[in-house]
Amino acid sequence: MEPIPPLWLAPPAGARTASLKTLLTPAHRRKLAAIATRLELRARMPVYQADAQADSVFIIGDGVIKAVHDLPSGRQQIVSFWFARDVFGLAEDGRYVYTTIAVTPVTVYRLPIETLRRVLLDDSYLQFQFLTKITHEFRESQRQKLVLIRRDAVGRVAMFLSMLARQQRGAGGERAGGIAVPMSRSDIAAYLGLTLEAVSRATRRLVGHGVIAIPERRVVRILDPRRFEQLVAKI
Amino acid sequence: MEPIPPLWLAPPAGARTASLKTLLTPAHRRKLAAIATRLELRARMPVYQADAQADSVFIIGDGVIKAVHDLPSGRQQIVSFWFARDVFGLAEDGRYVYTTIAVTPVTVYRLPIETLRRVLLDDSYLQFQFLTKITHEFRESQRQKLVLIRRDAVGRVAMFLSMLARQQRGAGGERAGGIAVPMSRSDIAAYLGLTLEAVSRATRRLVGHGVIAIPERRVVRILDPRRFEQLVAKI
DNA sequence: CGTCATTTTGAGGTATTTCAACGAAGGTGG
DNA sequence: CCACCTTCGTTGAAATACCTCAAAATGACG
Repeated sequence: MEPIPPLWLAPPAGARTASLKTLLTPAHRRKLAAIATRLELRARMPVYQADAQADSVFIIGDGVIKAVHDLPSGRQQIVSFWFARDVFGLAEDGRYVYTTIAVTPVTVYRLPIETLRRVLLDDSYLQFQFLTKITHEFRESQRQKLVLIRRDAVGRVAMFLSMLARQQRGAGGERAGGIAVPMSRSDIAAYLGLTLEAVSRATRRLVGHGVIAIPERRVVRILDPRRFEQLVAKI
Repeated sequence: MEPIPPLWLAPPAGARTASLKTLLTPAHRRKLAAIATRLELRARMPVYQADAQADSVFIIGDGVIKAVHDLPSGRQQIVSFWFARDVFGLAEDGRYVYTTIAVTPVTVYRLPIETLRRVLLDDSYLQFQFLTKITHEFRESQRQKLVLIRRDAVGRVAMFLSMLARQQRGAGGERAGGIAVPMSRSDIAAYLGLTLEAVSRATRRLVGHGVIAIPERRVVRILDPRRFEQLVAKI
């Protein structure tokens, strides 16, 4: 509908590892852009609710989004964080599975599911890019399970930071300042299956041991990559 | 190459929920069969090793397979169990990510990755079925994260059993005898991020409270579905 | 500068891990 | 067919780590 700037899978500015298979041609990008609607959401705004009729798939242009699973007790677990260029909103039996909420201000592109289906069926190469992307996210989900299997809070937090670092490396955002941590402690806790306090203590312990530093709010810098990697791999 | 019986996504005999979108036409099945090689593996045999050159994708005809992540300490975590009709062996940068081992005797179909790619690019509908399948597995992986977020051993084990039940329901194997649990306690432990002892104790507690029974080795029957579901959903 | 949200710190309770030992089941070879 | 052995499963007791409850400190924002 409207002209859309660098859409999904466009080479991120300054990306180190521009894996060819994740690049779309300009023609393909135009094709997706043509069926997409851009949405701007402020932090804390929901994109859709769990169990709602699923009529669209979304691609993140910029920002961070969380998928939330509500428990009967009112507590909520975070199933996943999605970042720029991630696809989310894949439905199950025509309904969304998790409630999805903006963590930071975000730009998302909304693709009507039926239109997308037609476009993908019509363009086998574009569909293959899509398949590749979903496969990536699938693998990432598998990797995240390894984080959750760990029992120790310090290890989980270290792996979480490592995950963020890799995500930002892949997106070309190898920020000199350190790793951006856009989410709150309690979001991290809800994601790692720990309490907020446990996350805080684990973080503090990492700082205390000189493994990381927190130069500013929501930024982490690895001071001792060697020990940090040990913590990530350990056990 | 060789004629292959009911291949991937064929309607499982007696399936209750034969969701249309997961069904392949006979023509499509033949297409996949034509490029597949059948392998028979005994329990404990590896399918491939982590980091090995990835030249094939696999589809399980029958049996159970586990994907294993080896830790420096020699311990190993189980990232995933794969069942009949599941696809596995999706590579990252041309290499397999996890070591994959048969849990039971299995039949797997091996599809050379390049050939598969050609076939999928050539047949947009077949590729869409494939995309749908991977999306399913992706979602299942997300759901498994919810199991791992839980802290209590009893809850994790209950959710694990619930997962097995759903898997078998989907595969049309609503066995009157109960839920088949093809893997050992230590496999379950390595999957749930618990110790073998904790899994044993949790199971025993479920039996002790009359929630489940173990009529025979590797079979679990739900005695009290109400309380069982409470345990699964709880917290 | 006051208020609210976030983060940190403290102390006790509880669950799982660890370490150790025993019992049961299945497979192999004589 | 039985003995032997390996794997699997169960149970016990102490140590550890996280959770819970509580409160203070820090940072963001009007």
